[in-house]
Amino acid sequence: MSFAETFKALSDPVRREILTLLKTGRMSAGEIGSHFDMTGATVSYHLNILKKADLVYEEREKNFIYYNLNTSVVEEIMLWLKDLRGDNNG
Amino acid sequence: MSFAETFKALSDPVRREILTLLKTGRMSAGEIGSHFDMTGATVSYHLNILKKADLVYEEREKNFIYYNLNTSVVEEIMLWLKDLRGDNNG
DNA sequence: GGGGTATTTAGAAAAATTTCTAAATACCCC
DNA sequence: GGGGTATTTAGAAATTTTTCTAAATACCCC
Repeated sequence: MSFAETFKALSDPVRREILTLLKTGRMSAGEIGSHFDMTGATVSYHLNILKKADLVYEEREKNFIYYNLNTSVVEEIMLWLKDLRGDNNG
Repeated sequence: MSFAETFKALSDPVRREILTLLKTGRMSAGEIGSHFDMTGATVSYHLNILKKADLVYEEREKNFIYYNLNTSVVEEIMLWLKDLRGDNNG
């Protein structure tokens, strides 16, 4: 939701890797988990942080929960960074 | 230095505010500190994290240490984000 | 409904971060 | 050199984050 939450969410390497995984399309929680050497509970914890930060959203289907990248919040962060470096050009 | 370090550095609100302060130009450690309700030691801790992340660099003059924003690392972060959202357009 | 798979929640332990106080370093200028 | 200001370093306390295990929830399909 908040801007600060988004930056916090992006600060963890596991969460950034999750976002990278989602670049190519949605993925179930279990599938995401299989890319990491940690329990499903821990992956769920990270997904929840990404969700609260609005960096991902979920779609429930059958017995699965699929996670999707939400790029609109990524845009917001880019705007903040652009402003920081001086938004002339680019 | 590392990419992960930069994101971590950006994840703290105090440090983001420091960067915003530096947008208009360099500022001494003491001047930066006067904008916050915390001890100089704590401000120094945050400045050190920003420095390690290459987000700022320092210039020593007389009895002061001036901090400057380093925008080139900001660019790197923007590239990562651009790639994440799909770098078509923008 | 009941067994089964997928995922989350709760609670606790371990690890990392943020903050403070006190002391140390650095450099100025007389 | 010595007193003075600016800043950092060291070490400890408080807080937050990350992770795990165990249990709970959710939903499927026979």
